[in-house]
Amino acid sequence: MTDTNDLMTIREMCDAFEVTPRTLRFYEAKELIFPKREGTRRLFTRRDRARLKLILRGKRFGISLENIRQLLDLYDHEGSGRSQYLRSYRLGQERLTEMESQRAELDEAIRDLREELAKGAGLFARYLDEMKDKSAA
Amino acid sequence: MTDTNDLMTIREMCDAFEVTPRTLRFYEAKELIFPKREGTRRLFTRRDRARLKLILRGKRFGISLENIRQLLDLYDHEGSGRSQYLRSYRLGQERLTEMESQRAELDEAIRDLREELAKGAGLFARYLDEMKDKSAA
DNA sequence: CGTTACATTTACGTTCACGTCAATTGCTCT
DNA sequence: AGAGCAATTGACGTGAACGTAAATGTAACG
Repeated sequence: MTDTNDLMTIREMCDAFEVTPRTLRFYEAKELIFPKREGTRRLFTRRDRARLKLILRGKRFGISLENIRQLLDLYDHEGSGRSQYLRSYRLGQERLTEMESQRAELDEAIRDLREELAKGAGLFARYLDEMKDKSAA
Repeated sequence: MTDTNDLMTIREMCDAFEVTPRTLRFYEAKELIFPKREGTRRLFTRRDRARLKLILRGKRFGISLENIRQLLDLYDHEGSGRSQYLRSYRLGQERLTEMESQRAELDEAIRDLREELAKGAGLFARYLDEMKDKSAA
């Protein structure tokens, strides 16, 4: 039903996600994604795209690929046993609290940075005043 | 006035920030911190501690040490010229918008993860019901 | 059917952020 | 003075996450 040309080539993937072919092959080798094959060529499915999106998101937060791999099992547990899923569920819970504390830290960092920039803006204002005085003289 | 034993040894620093001596020496080599010397030994100042705090915070968000080094100039521009400061000011602005968008992504990631965990909880509930049926049989 | 244009595999290279080990050096305690 | 213990420097090692080069395959085009 929702056909949208479900399969994408490696180049289409690279353009869509701004990664290199090497990266996609590397992720496949690490079992983070599982493209099908048309002969020797890779064909990436909707599932691969969903996983890749999560992978790149995780990377932005400094999560290692290995940890990301384990987290992916939470979102997408094709053919993984119940106990496997239970493990990844717990892991997901832990990761959630970590992310929440990271969010708190990020908020603090943003507040601090805003403050510093405000101070800096004050400095510039004074510099500009000095400049005006000079050009007026 | 605010004496609080301003200088700390490398061991005190390691204990306080949960890093290894190697890390502190590495950061010094990379010019992220500038401990004084008592003979050959390092003595870390209040300034070093402030910088180290920011360094570790930055690392949590996946910022590279080199980028962190440049950002530090914004918070602490000892003996750096005006144009240097202007550069780091702009850099700080850019970083702020990046952090804000990172925050948005993080919020989304947290929402998604919560949702997945909720789904998982539903699954477990059903499993538990099955277990109950079995033990009842 | 030859050449152009990608894709694949294999394997070695690279950068970052430290770890680890060895060889001093410098107190400090007895 | 000698023994012990922490700190320092220098050098090499390591794991993660790819980059890069070489050889090979294959699909399409004129």
